[in-house]
Amino acid sequence: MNGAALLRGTGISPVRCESPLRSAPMAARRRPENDMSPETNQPAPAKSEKKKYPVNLPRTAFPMKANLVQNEPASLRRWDAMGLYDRVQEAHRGQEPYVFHDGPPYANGSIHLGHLLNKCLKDFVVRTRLMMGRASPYVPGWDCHGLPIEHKVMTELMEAGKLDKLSGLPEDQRRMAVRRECRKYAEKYVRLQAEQMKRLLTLADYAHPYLTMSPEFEGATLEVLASLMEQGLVYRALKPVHWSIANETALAEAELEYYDRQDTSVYVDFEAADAAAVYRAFGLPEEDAEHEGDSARPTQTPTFMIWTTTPWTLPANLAIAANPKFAYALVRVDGNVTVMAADAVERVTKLASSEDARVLATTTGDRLVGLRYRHPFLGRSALRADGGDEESARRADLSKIFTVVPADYVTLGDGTGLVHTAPGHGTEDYQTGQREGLPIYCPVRGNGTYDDSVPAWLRGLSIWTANDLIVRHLRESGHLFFSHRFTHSYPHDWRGKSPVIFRCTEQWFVGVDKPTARDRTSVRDLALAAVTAGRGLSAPEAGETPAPRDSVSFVPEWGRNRMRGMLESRPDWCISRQRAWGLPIPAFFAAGADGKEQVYMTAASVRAVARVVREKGSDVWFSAAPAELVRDDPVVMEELTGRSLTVAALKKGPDILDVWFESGSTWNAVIRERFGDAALPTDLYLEGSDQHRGWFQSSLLTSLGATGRPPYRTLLTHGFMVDKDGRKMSKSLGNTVEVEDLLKELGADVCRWWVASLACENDVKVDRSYFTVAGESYRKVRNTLRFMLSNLDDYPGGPPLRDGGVGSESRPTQDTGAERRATRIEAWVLSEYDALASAVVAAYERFDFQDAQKRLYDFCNDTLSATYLAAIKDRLYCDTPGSPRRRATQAALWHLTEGLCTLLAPILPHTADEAWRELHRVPPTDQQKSVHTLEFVRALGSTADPAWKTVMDVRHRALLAIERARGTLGVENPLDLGVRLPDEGGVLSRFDTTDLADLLNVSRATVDAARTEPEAYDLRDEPKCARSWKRDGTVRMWPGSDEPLSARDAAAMGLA
RNA sequence: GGGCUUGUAGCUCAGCUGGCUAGAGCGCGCCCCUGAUAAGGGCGAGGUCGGAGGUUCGAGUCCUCUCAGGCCCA
Repeated sequence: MNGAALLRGTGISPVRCESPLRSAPMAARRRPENDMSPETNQPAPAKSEKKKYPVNLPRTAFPMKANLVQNEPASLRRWDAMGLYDRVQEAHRGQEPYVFHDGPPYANGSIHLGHLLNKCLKDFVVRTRLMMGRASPYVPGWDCHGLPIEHKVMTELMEAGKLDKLSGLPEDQRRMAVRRECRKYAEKYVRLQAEQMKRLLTLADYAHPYLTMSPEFEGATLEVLASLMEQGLVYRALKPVHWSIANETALAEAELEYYDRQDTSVYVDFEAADAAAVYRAFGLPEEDAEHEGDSARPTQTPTFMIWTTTPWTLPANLAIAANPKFAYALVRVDGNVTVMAADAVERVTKLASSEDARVLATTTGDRLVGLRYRHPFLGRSALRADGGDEESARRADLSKIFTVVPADYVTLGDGTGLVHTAPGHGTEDYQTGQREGLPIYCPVRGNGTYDDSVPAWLRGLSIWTANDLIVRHLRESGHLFFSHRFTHSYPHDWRGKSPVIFRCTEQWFVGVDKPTARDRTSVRDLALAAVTAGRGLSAPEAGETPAPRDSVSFVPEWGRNRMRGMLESRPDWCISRQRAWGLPIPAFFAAGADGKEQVYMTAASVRAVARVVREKGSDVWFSAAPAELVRDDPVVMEELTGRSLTVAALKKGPDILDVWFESGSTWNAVIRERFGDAALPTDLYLEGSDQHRGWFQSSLLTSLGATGRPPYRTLLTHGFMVDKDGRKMSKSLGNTVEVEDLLKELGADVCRWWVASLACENDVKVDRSYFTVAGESYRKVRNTLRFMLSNLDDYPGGPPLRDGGVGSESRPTQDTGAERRATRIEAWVLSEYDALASAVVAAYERFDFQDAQKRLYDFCNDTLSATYLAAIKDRLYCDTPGSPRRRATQAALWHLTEGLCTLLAPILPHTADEAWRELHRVPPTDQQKSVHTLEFVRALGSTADPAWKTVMDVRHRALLAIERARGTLGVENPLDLGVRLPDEGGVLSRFDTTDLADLLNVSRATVDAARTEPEAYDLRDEPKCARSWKRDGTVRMWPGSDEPLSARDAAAMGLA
């Protein structure tokens, strides 16, 4: 005999005893933990005196206390054991797909409130689509590469004193060692986070997640890169980065530490190339050169005064930036005539202790734009065309060199309002240079010395040495207005603590304005078109024409503007990084026939390397020789020959890919790899609103570039977590709430219930107390379910017939007409369910979980608990157990319970399943049955009399009358009252007065056509039924009764 | 500083294209029930809609400015 049979033999059999004399016919069933009924199988003698007339008390094994913290893990194990995710996917195979795509969180740290919100919403989406009858996968993923992990690992290595040992290794080996540590770190947090996310009861393919560091993923990412190369979008160009001279390496912002440093601040006069033009810009008359009146033009050549704290960058100066909106002054000071911002004159001349500074004229910055100047020690010819990279050389507009250019970042806080601009040595300078078409000129080499493009007296010198030299040179040549030593905060290399500089290095870019080979349209234009077209509802109403195939819809709609704004202004995408922990950019370098180093990276070579990476992982880039990496790929061989290169001569490039490129390739590496081309574009990406610039955009750009189509149809965004006062949450402010604590104290269903209650399209206020409130409303729903289950305890097993809950067994008489049935209270509540179900499913459809949750809660709280369940208590407790009316009520309860379980299931996976299994009396040994394999119960198919609306309206007024009567008549218990109701609209008389009385929790209701308002009256003169406590006019003594009973109760007791 | 965005009862939120004595739930207060009981029910008191100005016969709902937040940039 197996365990299940044993259990069955001990009382789990669904046999029902329907003797009206036994108030607890299911006493033989499972012993509930906390039995709601005082009755037991063996009548307790002591109690039997008190309970002469027992009623059908509710009982259930479904406990009031959820004990989620203990019980949810058990549900998880059960779902795991039955392979719920796979089973559900299998069950929906063949249905219309709804492809949701999970964006990868970073594999670092524990999950926080942001993850809670994000993952629960995603789970809601997938579960609701499944239960709507769609095939909806959920492949969870993690972003594994990147600086934060590498930085953390490096710090740990440094603290452990292992870094120096690593530094001694050859570069490839050093990187391999670092990468090994990084991988271990990422794996650890993937495991941790996956457990935490499962604990949130999210239903996803945790057995097969995607990891951006897995070989297949890496290979598929490189294939995206290859596709972009095919389209001609990838190029190499110079870009300034933080550069550590000591380590000859680029540094990220996170690797900088700021220390005070003493430098020389210089104010330098740059001589105007065309004095007349300057004076014209200041509106000075041309003719009066001889008398220098206030409005007269000086005879000498004016200068532009710039300010810098890094004199060593002056050899790279290519322009002066002015703010077009500012006022600029022509100033006579210390015998010179110079230009600076009007608001800077006093400060600057005072600083230099100048006497007799006089403003000759003022003008606005926009009039200075385009004026030329002479560099203090460089001729324009000194700038060779190859001073920059190929890309910027192609774009360069040499006529802009040594001119005044506009820039709105120019401020008046420091300096002169005229900003020395060296595109090779600063981010803003670089951007200005890009915009103005200046070359990106960087005469400083990796070791911090000047190359040969500078004047002879600077060549080969360290920039730190050159600082003083340049100041002296300027002073001697008369260009220096003023200089002084000062101390400021300056970025240093976090490891060597040496000062860093901004220096241009060669980087890889994806050009957003380059025409694609496919159709000559740039990625930017494609993106703008995708984001602009097909504006409209994200969840089209029935009958509405669907949006064009490749347009993206936004939820909420304003995401469209936000995205468009960012796309319009975004610069080319720099996809290379100088780090170890990432996917190598498979570029090869080699000296060509002419001895010049060339870069070799083509679509074919990237694809060749991708094949190897797919097999062996990206570590192979560091461990294998170039020959192994390209494996004699015929196209590669041909290309090499064409360039007079040999495989043997190839050297591997050191850069890795921007992690955004990897996560931006998930549409290919995850969706297309697993589900094929047909799954693209996916239906939905769902992330925080910060991803408009992050993943949403990187995915869009790679997908449009590689395939010409966007990777998603809809973008759903949610806001951020802020504290109860609307401030951002941070550990340092101490206003955070830990997800782990919430799960430990409240359980996942309460957290999910809270998430579902949020208006999360904007910021979400969080406070520990809100979870307590959510817990309370959860309990309300739970208790409602429990009450219904407890009144189904003696209900004959198996789902009742779907006959609107008023099947044959429930009909009081055989000739009950449809109209009569439509006035039944069951008809009302079932049609309320239908309205609820369609509203809830519609809310789910448009991702409005808040609306769904609110409706579900209100239904439980108001429609059921306060109205319907309160009204039917009397018949459930006091009617003969197997009587038609009671069974009809139970049939309705059964359907309501099952329907509610399906509607609640996406939000409360544990509780809904627990209740559903209780409803179906699934024994604990049956691990297979679960509400999560079902679809929504969308309608119970009941038609209610439209006059129910009037009934409920009258009910509300009657309750007010009852409340008044309790005061005026001194009646405390409503059962001591009767109510006379108006025959409102002539419809109330259609209704059963017992139903009406029950809906008011009074003993008796009558409909009086003469009345206009409800009136309550005292019934205390009439006898009270000892069993039902009602005074319904039929109460009297019966043969065999010791106390008065109503006719119904007497019958139920077998006395009438 | 720029783009997008939020600000309605103590709390969380509804209020569509301008027209209501501004709604709901929770909480709170009073009361009932004690056969949903570490439950259930009834009634009630709380906002003039972040602030200022404007358009309009009429504005929480449109416009301008302003204050306080959030995300992303600079």
